[in-house]
Amino acid sequence: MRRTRFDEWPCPIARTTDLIGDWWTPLVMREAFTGKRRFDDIQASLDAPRAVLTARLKRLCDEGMLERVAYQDRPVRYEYRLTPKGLAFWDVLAAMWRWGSDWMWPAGEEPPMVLKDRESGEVIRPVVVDERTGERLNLRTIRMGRSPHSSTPTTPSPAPAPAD
Amino acid sequence: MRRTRFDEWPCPIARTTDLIGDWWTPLVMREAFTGKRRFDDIQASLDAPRAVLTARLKRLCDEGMLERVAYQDRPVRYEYRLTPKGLAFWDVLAAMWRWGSDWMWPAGEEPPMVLKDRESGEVIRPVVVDERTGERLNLRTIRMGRSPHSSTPTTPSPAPAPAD
DNA sequence: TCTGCTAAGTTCGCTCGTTGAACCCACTTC
DNA sequence: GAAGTGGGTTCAACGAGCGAACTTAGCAGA
Repeated sequence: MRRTRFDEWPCPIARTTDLIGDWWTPLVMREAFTGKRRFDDIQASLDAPRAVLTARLKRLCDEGMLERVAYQDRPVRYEYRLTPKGLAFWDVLAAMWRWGSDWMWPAGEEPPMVLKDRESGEVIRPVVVDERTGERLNLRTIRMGRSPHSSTPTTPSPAPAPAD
Repeated sequence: MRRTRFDEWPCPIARTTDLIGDWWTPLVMREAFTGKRRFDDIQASLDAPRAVLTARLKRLCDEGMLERVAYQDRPVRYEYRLTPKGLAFWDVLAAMWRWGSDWMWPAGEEPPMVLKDRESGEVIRPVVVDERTGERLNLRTIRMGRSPHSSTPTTPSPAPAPAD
């Protein structure tokens, strides 16, 4: 009776949920983006249980979001580096940042942290737009549908039985 | 020894993680966006355990993302409707959709689902941009920093002891 | 009246995942 | 030779997720 897995479901949200539904995982990625690369640094700054952090880093490596690289021998020590897939994940964190900033503080309070441009000092507010038009997504007309290229018979939810 | 809570941490990513780190929650929101409002519809289309779904819907209502509304009396039956906060959450799902589409299928395969405009039929590809410039976020210069307006002494991680 | 159906849950016993604390090991430095 | 460092592993306790069965209030048909 383990936790239901979503990582083979035909929906991109489901597969992403499977990843970030692991407790601590988005925060581990956040630390990676702030430049932390070493086990003890990440562990100390999050105060996460060491065993959990080990499991999360392993999963993120298996997924190809981080890479475990030896930065010295004798004794061998490893650090974790963002791969292109990991770097691309910043967009998801940015959307979470924006929504969290807008909605997760009680009225009258503001989040004590912002995103800034290091050079100009400007506050950066991420938004999600349609790549083609540059406009915000229109919830009234957007729809989730079958890809024109895919012929896989599919519903958004339970995975079709995995190939045997 | 319950799961470490992030919902009082001073970081927007942490608070959002606390919410969507609950297994099934983003998928419940996805169903809400496809127009599903009733317990049994959501349950059937996700095939989620009923007890878990009850807990998730309760949390989402407590957070103000869904609203539980009676749609008939005798017998009284409830449905769940997206609130403005819930509607705004679409941006997070869209970012997950895009990243999942780009990175969670093996090379050569493509996700069987896409986002489309209902009217034009165009495929929609969400991107995260800087609201001010309309350009994609530049990872090399972006920084997480203290808000200019906030004087709360703060690190991104462990919450300051909650006010007593 | 009796049976069955519907919608929206609740209950229960079973596992699995998370937690905190302690321990481990290969080196290096004092 | 004692202590420190970095990157883990081990363990018991407990909470969360699982599937299946049960509940409750009303309606509909025989």
